[in-house]
Amino acid sequence: MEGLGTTYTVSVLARKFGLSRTTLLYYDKIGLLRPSRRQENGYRAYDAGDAARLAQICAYRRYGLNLADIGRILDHRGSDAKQVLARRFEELGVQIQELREQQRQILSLMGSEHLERTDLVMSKADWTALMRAAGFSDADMFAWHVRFEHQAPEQHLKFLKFLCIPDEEIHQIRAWSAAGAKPDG
Amino acid sequence: MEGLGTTYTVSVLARKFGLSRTTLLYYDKIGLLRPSRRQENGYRAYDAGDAARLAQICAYRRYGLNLADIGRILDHRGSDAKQVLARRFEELGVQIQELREQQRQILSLMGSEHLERTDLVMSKADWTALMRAAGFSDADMFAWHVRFEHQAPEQHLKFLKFLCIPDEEIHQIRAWSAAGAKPDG
DNA sequence: CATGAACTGTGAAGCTGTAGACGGGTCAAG
DNA sequence: CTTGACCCGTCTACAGCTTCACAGTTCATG
Repeated sequence: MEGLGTTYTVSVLARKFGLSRTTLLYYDKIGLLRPSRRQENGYRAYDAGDAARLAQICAYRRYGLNLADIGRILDHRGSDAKQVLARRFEELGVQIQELREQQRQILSLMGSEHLERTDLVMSKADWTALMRAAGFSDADMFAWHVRFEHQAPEQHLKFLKFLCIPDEEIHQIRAWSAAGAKPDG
Repeated sequence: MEGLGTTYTVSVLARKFGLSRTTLLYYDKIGLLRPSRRQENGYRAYDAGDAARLAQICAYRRYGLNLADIGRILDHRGSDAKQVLARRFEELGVQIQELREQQRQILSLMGSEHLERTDLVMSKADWTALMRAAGFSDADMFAWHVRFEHQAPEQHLKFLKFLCIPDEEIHQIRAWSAAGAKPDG
């Protein structure tokens, strides 16, 4: 206030955004967020504009963008936000797949008996129980898989991974889904 | 070879396991995998035992364990593999949630129009179309959500996030699912 | 005016797991 | 003996901070 606008010191601004002081010092060092002014004693003086920029930075961080990308977007240095976010979105898809893969690996190693009552994953058994309770017969579920596989194979795969089904079994399910016929047994 | 058993140099062993030479050098430095012998010229000489240990390391890495944990497990320093893997499993669940959250944030910011035909996520519309095609009426889906919410609320939440539904909508769906009655409109 | 707490500044190092550069050794071909 | 293609070990860099060390400042209290 006081006519010249609000200013913040590092720690105050950091607290305002739930960051640590050193994080802001780091942002300063790499040029992502420089305080527009310094006090006579050399202390950093951030103004409302700086705070607004920091708000943007935090927002983009929430999407998981790295600081370099954020810098490019904010300074309009050839990077368009939409394009960067779209790229990040795809990256996230890949990462999620990887982590889920690790989860399934662990699961298939330990078997669910050792992960006592995890509640963390939806298992195939849980899912089919739910569907059966909703009136789905085995035949219905089969038809549903077939349709799913034909309509959106990628998403079918994702869904099966979501259920933490082992690779081989996923492969089998997709195979008979694609063929439209379940093998004997 | 020559009767004293097979030995490998760094690069050879690295290639054998699809790792880079520097990775093995790093493992040596942190004490995770020390070659049991050195040649006269100072070159690292890994034997079959070392290779076996490396195989274990790679296996654990596939589950996403960090090197410190792997070291503790292999050297039996108070860490039991099952317990560490279980911990890692939960960690993975949290991380996946976070990444998916980022994905949903991006999606809700950009709207699906900008992510042209991504195929990367299953949308609510895709899902309901599939269920309708399988003979589910709106009322059936409603009942299904109610059952899901009561039977496994955590997993219901996960599933809704899997469909990349915005937070507020998830909240609403869960609210009426829990209540067992859909509000007007 | 001295003391201390609580702030500020700078700089350097550490973390994880890996990639790459650098200079030097090894070995066969010419 | 030299050239070239490899190999080796060591050192440095990356992200995105955090932690540490050390010094100067501000302000309230005694």
